[in-house]
Amino acid sequence: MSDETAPVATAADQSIAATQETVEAPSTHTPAVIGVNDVQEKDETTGRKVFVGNLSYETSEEELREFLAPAQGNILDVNLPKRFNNKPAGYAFILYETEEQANTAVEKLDKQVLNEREISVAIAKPPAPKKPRNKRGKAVTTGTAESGTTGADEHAPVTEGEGADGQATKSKKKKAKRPARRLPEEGAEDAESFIPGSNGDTSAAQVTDGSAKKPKAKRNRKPKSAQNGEHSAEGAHEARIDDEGDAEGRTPRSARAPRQKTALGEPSKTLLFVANLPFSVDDAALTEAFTSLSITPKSSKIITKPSYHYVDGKRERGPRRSKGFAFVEVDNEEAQQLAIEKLQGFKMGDREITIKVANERIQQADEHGDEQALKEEGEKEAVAEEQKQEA
DNA sequence: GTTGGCGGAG
Repeated sequence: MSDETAPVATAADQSIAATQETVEAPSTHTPAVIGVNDVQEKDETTGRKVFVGNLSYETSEEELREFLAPAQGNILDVNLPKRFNNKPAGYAFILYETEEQANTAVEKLDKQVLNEREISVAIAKPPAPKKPRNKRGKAVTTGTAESGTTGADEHAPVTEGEGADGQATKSKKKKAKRPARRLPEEGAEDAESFIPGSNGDTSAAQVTDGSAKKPKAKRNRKPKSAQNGEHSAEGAHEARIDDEGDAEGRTPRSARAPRQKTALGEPSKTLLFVANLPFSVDDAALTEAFTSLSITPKSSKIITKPSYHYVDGKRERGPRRSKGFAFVEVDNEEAQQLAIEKLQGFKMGDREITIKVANERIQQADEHGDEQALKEEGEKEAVAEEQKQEA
């Protein structure tokens, strides 16, 4: 659409492009600007992607493209993310063909005005490794390097000229929001009491008799150190000290079971993971989808979660709601493969389901161990009931 | 009101 607004590859442009091609020296800037520990590989598009912020909510893609036009880059993609409400997020990502073009855009367009707003244009940060959060919104330690080193900001040394004007800092009202509840200053050392070079086993032991230290730490559950051997192999590493966690007086995450990252087991030969289901689909409907294609599941299980609503300020449990995905068991590997072929993209309601080989469930823990684990989620009641119901 | 998505794992 809007061919007329397109950058129009004029002869001039092309020559420019050509020039760039030859001149293009991707190695110009040292790639190693990133923080030392920053393990993450940069995405292929990093450096060519431009973040455009402070957009008016009314700004359309078309307007945005016009705004970008003066910088003349070859835009491969424009993305205007939205928020939950479907409201524009107020920023955009522009993918340019080359870093050169991206840098040019930043130089020429940053701080320009669009729809009466001063737009900020910058090289987009590499996608933040988003920490999976559990239901209560607590960030879960994934063992990823995390943002920390991201501080190696401005990996994009602007081409040249006055580009390095470092106008980045615009006086914000707040200088910096202080970390909500980090360890108190002394806390740094305080933390060390947890740090026991190893996993906190020591701390657990000590606290047992040492008592006094942390009256608050009611329960120190012993870290069932990586019992889930399988997945510990891939991710868990060693436990790391995780601030925030103990700031609350609770067991530091470093001492908790590495259960978080959703440990996944081996690929199953009979189990299927089905996602993107409409929330309205239930077990029966899912089963039927399979049977309609001549595959008879041994079982179909939509994964659900409890829903809650509030009455008089009190939380009450409502019917369980689908989480939008399911596990379906079939007879054998053939059936499994067949199902994937036949049902991939199968339309249910208004969605096309995705289906793939499921990973074998990793057993939570031994004996009643998982009871403990669940308790951490603060959902044990719900789960308990669930079990009752389903028994 | 300033850094997404392509999800999700009982």
